[in-house]
Amino acid sequence: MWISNLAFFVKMSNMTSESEERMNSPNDEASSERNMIGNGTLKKGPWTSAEDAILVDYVNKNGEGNWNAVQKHSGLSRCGKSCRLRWANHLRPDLKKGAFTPEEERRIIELHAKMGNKWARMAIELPGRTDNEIKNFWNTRTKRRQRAGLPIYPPDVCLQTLNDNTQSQNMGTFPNGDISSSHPEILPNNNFQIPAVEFKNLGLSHELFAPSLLDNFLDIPGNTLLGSNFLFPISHPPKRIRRSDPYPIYDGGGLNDIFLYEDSGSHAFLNGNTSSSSDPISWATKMELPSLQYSSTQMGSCGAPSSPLPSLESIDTLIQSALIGHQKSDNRNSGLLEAVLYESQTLKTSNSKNSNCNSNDAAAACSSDDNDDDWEAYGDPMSPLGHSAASVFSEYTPHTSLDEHHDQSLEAISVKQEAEAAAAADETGGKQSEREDNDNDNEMMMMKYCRPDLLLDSPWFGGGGGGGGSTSTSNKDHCGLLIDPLGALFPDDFCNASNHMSVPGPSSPFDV
DNA sequence: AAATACTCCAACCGCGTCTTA
DNA sequence: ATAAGACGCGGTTGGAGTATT
Repeated sequence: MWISNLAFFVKMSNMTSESEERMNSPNDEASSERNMIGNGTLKKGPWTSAEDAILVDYVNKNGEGNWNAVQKHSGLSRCGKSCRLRWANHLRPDLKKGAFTPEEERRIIELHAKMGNKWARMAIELPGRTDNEIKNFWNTRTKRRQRAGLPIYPPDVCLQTLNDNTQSQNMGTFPNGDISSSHPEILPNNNFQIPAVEFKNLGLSHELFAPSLLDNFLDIPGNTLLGSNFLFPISHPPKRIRRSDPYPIYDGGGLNDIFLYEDSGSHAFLNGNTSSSSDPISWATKMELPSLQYSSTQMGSCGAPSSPLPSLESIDTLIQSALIGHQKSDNRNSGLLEAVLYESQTLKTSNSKNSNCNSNDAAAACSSDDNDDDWEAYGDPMSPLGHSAASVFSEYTPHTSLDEHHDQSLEAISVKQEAEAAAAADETGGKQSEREDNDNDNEMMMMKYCRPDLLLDSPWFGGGGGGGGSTSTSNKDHCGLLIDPLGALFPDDFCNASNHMSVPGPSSPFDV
């Protein structure tokens, strides 16, 4: 028994990372003594090689699962939870060790733009990688880029996500096949309601909504948002992956069909019971509490979460906050209004900071960020609300004619940033004003397309920047303010959406 | 060379969901 | 219907390694 175990463990050990080998250092025994809890029945801290071998042997004989039995039957002084984690993160034979490849890194960024902090779901799309690995990578990367003054998401990710979304919407089908026949309830049934959802994600607090408007918003997700979730290859597989299929690998197809329809826990409307206007309260209370869980390390330069709101979770959040109010003071999933207010105060500061990648710090950081590909050097339009353009537009935006604008703008920014990067190497001081003057128009155009928060801050919306917009405009004025710029973005759809929405006057979210 | 700061990541913890009796 | 146990997820922490002063 032990021979086979050891043989297997040798294989496993060869797969372990250097850091793990460090942790399984010769003084394991001493540290294990220190880590004994209470009467010594359970141990915490780093795993030793012997413990790994025992666990591997146990799993080989008994399979995964039933982790609490491991401690009983194997002699390991570890709780089942710890055993499961050790197996999943280090001992699984299908684990891929070593640094992330550039392809994997890019995939993670794309997935994060779509999913947010759904590490386990992201791990499903990255075979051989664990949620913990991905999470650590993301947190590390985020910190690094924030230190560097770089935005989190590169614009091409925004555009790609947008294009994916647009293509899927144009096709009128879902990636894994047409589901409309079997599940017509999840398709948009009328009107263009998506822009309303966008505005929710722009941090519109329930305090700003009249109930009727909120009801309108609550009308939305069961249909429209679900559709938007289908736009992505793996939208929301079940939160739990059961033992029968411990580590399913996304095959580009069928899983979605299974996952999306069988998940009746986290998102109630997935089970087809979501009539668009039926009892939103009970619907909401059945739903999983939002798990946005932004850590301080993910706060963007504006002090707001840098993570985009994942599609369904964002709706969860809104509903929860709208219906329950600020019950939860936890800053991990609240504070949208605060973010809006804070954003308005810090927007200009952050803009100048973000756009000045050629400042001393940023330039140094850009050059030191070795793992980042060239594409990451692009400025990344990220909403201070934590909604990157990728998330906001990709998840909720109907077809637009934005692509050509993006192409032009992106090109302009690319040229600009290349020039800035070159200039940063030469310049030691702040001699950027002339160049910034020349490039400002292009950059702001891009920023406003990619950052709805800037749209709100722009004169279009009566925001700051000397736009002089009224904050007490009538409904008609609101429509005017909105439809003009957004009409440019959503030439056909937005007017319909705006007409559909019953925007209250003084309490309109656009008065923010 | 030593001290300090910073980075990375394995492991832990709390909580939510699901299953089962 | 419900309580208990099992499991999974995401955030956080602690410590070792590395870089900087």
